[in-house]
Amino acid sequence: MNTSFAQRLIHWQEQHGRHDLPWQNTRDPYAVWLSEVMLQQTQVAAVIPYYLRFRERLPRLRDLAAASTDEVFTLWSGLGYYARAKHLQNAARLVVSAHRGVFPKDCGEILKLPGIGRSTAAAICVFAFGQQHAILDGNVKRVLARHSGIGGYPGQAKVWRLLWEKAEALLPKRKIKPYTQGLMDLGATICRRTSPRCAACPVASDCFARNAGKIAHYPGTRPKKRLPQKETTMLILRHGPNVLLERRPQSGIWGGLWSLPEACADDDPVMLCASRFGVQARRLPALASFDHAFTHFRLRIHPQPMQVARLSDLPRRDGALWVKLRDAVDGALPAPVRRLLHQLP
DNA sequence: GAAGCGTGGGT
DNA sequence: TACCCAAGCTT
Repeated sequence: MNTSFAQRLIHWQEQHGRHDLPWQNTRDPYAVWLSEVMLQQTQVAAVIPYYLRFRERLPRLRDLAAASTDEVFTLWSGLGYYARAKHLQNAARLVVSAHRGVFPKDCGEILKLPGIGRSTAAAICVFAFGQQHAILDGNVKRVLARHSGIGGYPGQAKVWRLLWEKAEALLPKRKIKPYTQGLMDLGATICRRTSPRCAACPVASDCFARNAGKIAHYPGTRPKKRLPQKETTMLILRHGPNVLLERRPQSGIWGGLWSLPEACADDDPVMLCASRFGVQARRLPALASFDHAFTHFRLRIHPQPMQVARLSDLPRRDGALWVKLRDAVDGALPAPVRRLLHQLP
């Protein structure tokens, strides 16, 4: 007779799980919260350097609340899903104003904070406070879908509800931290999306998908969609060591970040520089176009360098700024814009 | 319920 | 190459 799912998982985690990630071995809710938000839709390896830099620069919740939006965006630049950074800081300011700077312990209160949903709230409650709550991230969905034989795409409400029910039902009464960490570790290192290592899995003996020989059928895959193709020209206005950056609108892609001015295919770059920024510019040889893929569309970027003749009329447009190229690449830029600026002489 | 929101790694 | 999707949440 097998011991329980939870017991086997806990034992495996203690022997083979991850114990030295930068946000482990702490009960500081700020550290746990920051890591959980960074890890939303983002893999561990990508998060680690961002997390370390963020903690170094803004070590406490009050530092985050007091920081400028630009500094937070700069620390987040390259990590993606930038609304996370905005919500994170808004939540920090809320904790300061409404909770005297003390991160709430009640899961219902945590859930009210911006950028924190059901699974993130539960993870904070587990790792910071040792409370009994179920999480359901991509790893857990995959593990439970296979082990319990829950078919269908987890994005479907019915499948999602079944997975949550299973996650709640399997919770152990003790050792909630290694159990929760074990679910994620198992999903990340053993019960992988492709080529799972079932021989090393502590719960393989009663895994429905494995015993049915249908591992690849679980979890169900996302319905396919055609990605829209978009196009933009990015103007690289240069004057001496300076380049012109524009702040993007708060909503939409790259919301709140600094980026290059954009033009449509039928805009004349020279005219646009004059009308939008009040500068005389001439076209330099175009750089090679390249593609940037988002989750929901594909963007073809045409970089167009422009030589600005005089700075006599600096752009006084709101949200436009001359920055030294050397400094610009350290700012709050979208990843492809940073790469592009890095390549400039 | 569905769409919007980044980036990089794996295959 | 092209496609999948990862420690999801908000609107």
